[in-house]
Order: sequence, then structure tokens, then C-alpha cells
Amino acid sequence: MGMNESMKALSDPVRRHILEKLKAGTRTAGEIAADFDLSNATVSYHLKLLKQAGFISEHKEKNFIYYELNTTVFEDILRWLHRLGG
Amino acid sequence: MGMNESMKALSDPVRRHILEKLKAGTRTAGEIAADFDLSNATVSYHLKLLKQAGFISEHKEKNFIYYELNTTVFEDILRWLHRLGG
DNA sequence: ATAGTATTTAGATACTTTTCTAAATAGAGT
DNA sequence: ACTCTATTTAGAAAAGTATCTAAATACTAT
Repeated sequence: MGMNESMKALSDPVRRHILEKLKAGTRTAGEIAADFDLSNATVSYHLKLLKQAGFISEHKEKNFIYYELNTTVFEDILRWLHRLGG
Repeated sequence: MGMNESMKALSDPVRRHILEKLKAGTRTAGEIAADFDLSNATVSYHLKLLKQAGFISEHKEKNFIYYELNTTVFEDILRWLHRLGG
């Protein structure tokens, strides 16, 4: 975690779209992948980066992996942006 | 401009540092470059990206180019972050 | 045990970004 | 006009990121 990892994570449109989707509620990896014209492997890679940056967390259930949004991480970024231009 | 350009611009630590420096007041390209262990050409490249994304603006005076922070661009990003996690 | 589904990991390739050096531009002062 | 300083642009090399396909893992259900 840290500012750099967070900002890098948010710098890709696919990853921002994933977060927006998860804002509406928990989703499985497959449901998330279905939104994109990308292989599941690629979406899995993006999920991994978001998870590493702390934006999402996962839990297994049956043979699905559910992802959910983790809002606490946004605070540092918001603080930084507010200090600069908010 | 647009979300993608803004986020990409903020995704690099050098560029974030430049914005922080400019928060304290207008600076010339040279003064900004002096903060980094990078060539002036490289810093100039980062300034160009920040300018294109609308985060900074420039004006010439003698043979210096002064850069200054442009806070209005932060609003879209703040809105997006607030909607998601704020 | 086997077969099927969901997802990730590995390795390769293509693309993008960052950085450098050298050359170009522009303006200031002599 | 010439020289000096400030800065940018061009082109190339290096590093980093996104993507794919194929193989691996893990769990379910028969």
C-alpha cells in the first residue's frame, strides 16, 4: 500500500471500471470479467493489482471468488487531492 | 482532458511531487527540475503531461517559463473518488 | 475417481512510459 | 551579430504495463 501503489492502481480505466462495478455490490471474478472484452486472465491480473493496493478484498464461497469494494483506502488519496486542489 | 488523462498524470511520483511544489507557489521550469535527480529534458516531459491534463499552466517572462498550479481540474477526480469511497 | 466449472499463474509478446543525450528554439544582454 | 542561459523537442534505449494463450489449481458434483 501507499500513495504510489494506490495511484498506479487507479490509473487504468479497466481497474476504475471494476471499482465502479463493485460499488454496486459484491461480484464474482467471472461476473466482473463479463463486462470486458478481455480474457479472464487479464481481468484476474487487474483484480490482483487492485487487491494489492487495498481497494478490494475477496472471499471464497463454493468455487467462486467474490470481490468487494474496500472504501477505507480512498482516504489517503482524498486527503492528498484536497490538500492540493480541493 | 478527461478522467483517464488526469489519472495517468497523477500516477507518477515525479509529477505528484511537481504539483506539491507548485502548491507552494509559481516556479520556473529550472527551479522545478532542481528538485529531482533527473535531466531537465525529463522534467520538461513531465511538465508537458501535467499541462496537457490541465493541472498546471505556464507563462513566459524574460527567458524563463513559470509554471503554476491549476486547481479546477481536481474537481472531477474528487467527485469520482467521493462517489466510490469517500 | 472423474469430469466440469471458476479462477489464477506462467511465460511470451506487444504496447506504453520514462529516461537519457544531443540538437533546436527563444529570448537577454553585450 | 554573438554569446549565454533557460527550456523544449527529437530520437533512441531501458523499464514497466497490459494482454494473450496454455497450463495449473481448487473446488463441486456425480
